[in-house]
Amino acid sequence: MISEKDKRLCEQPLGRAMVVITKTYWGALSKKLEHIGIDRHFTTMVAIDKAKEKCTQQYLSDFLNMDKVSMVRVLDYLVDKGMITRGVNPNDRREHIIQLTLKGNRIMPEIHNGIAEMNKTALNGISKSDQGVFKGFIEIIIQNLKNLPVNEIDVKIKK
Amino acid sequence: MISEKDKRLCEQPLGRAMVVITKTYWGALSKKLEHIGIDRHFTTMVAIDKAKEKCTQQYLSDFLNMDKVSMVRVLDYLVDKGMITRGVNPNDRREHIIQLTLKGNRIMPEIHNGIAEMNKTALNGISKSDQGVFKGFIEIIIQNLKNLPVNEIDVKIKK
DNA sequence: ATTAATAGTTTACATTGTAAACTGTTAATG
DNA sequence: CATTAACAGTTTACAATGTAAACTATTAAT
Repeated sequence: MISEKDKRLCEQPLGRAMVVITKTYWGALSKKLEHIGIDRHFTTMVAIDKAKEKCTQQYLSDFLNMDKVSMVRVLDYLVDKGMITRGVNPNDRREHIIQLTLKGNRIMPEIHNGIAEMNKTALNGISKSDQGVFKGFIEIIIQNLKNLPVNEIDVKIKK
Repeated sequence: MISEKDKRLCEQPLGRAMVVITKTYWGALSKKLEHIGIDRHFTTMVAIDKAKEKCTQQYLSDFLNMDKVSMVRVLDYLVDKGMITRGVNPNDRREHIIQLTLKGNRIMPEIHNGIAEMNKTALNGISKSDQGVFKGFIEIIIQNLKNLPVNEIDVKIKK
């Protein structure tokens, strides 16, 4: 069932397996959702949909760990596809408030379903309680990596 | 310990957590190994170093799931940095055999150590036996995602 | 009133993935 | 043996993405 190549993969850097999962996951989700009118930036759509606070570009950048330049491009794409609007906040005219359009709202169930199905597919064969264990591991790993002194080194080296 | 943002992250698509881990992992490894003369393509170096079979570009592309154009660029980079040589195979002059140079060989221990340390850091706080469990989950997920009919869809849609 | 900080945009550049056309070499076919 | 197909690798072109710097417009701080 598991190929020799996949076995070797598991002997490689942890990050390699993550790359493989990441690319396959998003590639498959993109295919699955192609018909709804966008083929990427689903998490941005979810973030906008689920945003409790005032949804500015800054908020989205922070929430999604994305630099603001990329954020501008992502939102340009979503505006172009007719999924969101960018409105100036009258209370602070520097800010742009991002909101889903009707069209954007209409596809959200499909996005949520697509993601839920992808997660289900990916975790197929792992019991519910083991899935909880797995998510716990993921949380720990993210914390461990966040605590690395990457930024300090960044400042010191500065290319 | 775990921020609100990180908690929300875990409620998002599985792929999102993977993206975060992937980017952080490779960013940190790149920093850690910056002094050895290259700042990426460590897995390619490992693949060349560990290759049991005749190490052609085709072999590496297959092994690392990388298209051959990108492979050319990666190897251009590594040749430029003096880490590998590209030699024509006299038995089949179409093939190029990739080998580590002395310099390339000399940095391999640092790469292996760096990867081992990164893995250790990432998995810090997870017991050895749980690490085995975690790797098992990863294997299952990779298998589950590989079995998705992405390619069939690919053929049907073909943009 | 002036200066600093903030939100967002634009430009420029490097990296990476993908598709198509290409060269050179080997294998398969009649 | 000659022609054709298959293969390994390269080049070109283009789109997506990340990052840095300079920029506009607006608000906050002094």
